[in-house]
Amino acid sequence: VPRRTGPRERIVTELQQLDTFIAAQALYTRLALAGDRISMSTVYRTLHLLVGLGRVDVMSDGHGQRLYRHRPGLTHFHYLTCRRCGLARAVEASVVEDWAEQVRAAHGFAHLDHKVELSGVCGPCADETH
Amino acid sequence: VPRRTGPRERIVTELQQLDTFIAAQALYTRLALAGDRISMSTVYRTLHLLVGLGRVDVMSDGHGQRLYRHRPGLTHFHYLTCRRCGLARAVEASVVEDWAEQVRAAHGFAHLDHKVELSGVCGPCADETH
DNA sequence: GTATTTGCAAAGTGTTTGCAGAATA
DNA sequence: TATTCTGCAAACACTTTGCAAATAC
Repeated sequence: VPRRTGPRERIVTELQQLDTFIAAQALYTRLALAGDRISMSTVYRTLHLLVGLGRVDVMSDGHGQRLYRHRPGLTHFHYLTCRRCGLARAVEASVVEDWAEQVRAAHGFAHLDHKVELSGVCGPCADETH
Repeated sequence: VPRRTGPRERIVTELQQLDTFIAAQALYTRLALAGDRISMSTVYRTLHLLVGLGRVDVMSDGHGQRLYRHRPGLTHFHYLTCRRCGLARAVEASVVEDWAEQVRAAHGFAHLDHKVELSGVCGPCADETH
């Protein structure tokens, strides 16, 4: 049974205030700037815990770093992220889920899992380019 | 202009013989076992080069390690991989490409890029579980 | 002959772990 | 009080880099 502690509460709160994915290190820095002296170990351990509990989603940034984000709801999500500002919107993806199931059946696979990531440049960020 | 060298040829050949994603380290080991004493640096540098040339696809294994695979054709691919044996089949995904375009338009994003990964247990591997 | 590539060893990243003291239930 | 959590520093795993010798063109 996980305990309710100061560091954990602050980490969760900080994550919930973001609508972006964030690296463990960046999260650590934000907390530090906010005056919370929480160690990297605790940040990593807490993120692990939250991922395990399904309260946080992870994605890899393609350069060996993992990014975390508070999960906006109770189920599995897919995100559309802005490469410029980091904004990450959860998107409806039943089309993909259905397609995945068909592919699974067609190839005789079992226990299918899927991952979908969309990234681009959001409207506001695109406008800033003049 | 990239040069045609022994180490590079052997790396490409080895990758082409696999229908799975493989880690740089594992590739290095395979080459060593085959009698090719190619340094880790060269393996990494060559993989980078090939990715840049679009001849190799990369994915992250979710634990901070990158996996590489010879790209079976000229364009962008999506794979269905077996978590048990590593087999990675390229799959048709126009449904997903279309869906991605719709999501892009609906959210006012530009320059959309997407990544789709399917993983499961292939037929043969599932049969082995009794 | 010139520019590129290689191997080596060292340095860099991001993440995990052992342990003793602090905190929670 | 019994267990879980924290911070610290050291350990890790994977990847990148500087440099001099080797190689391709």
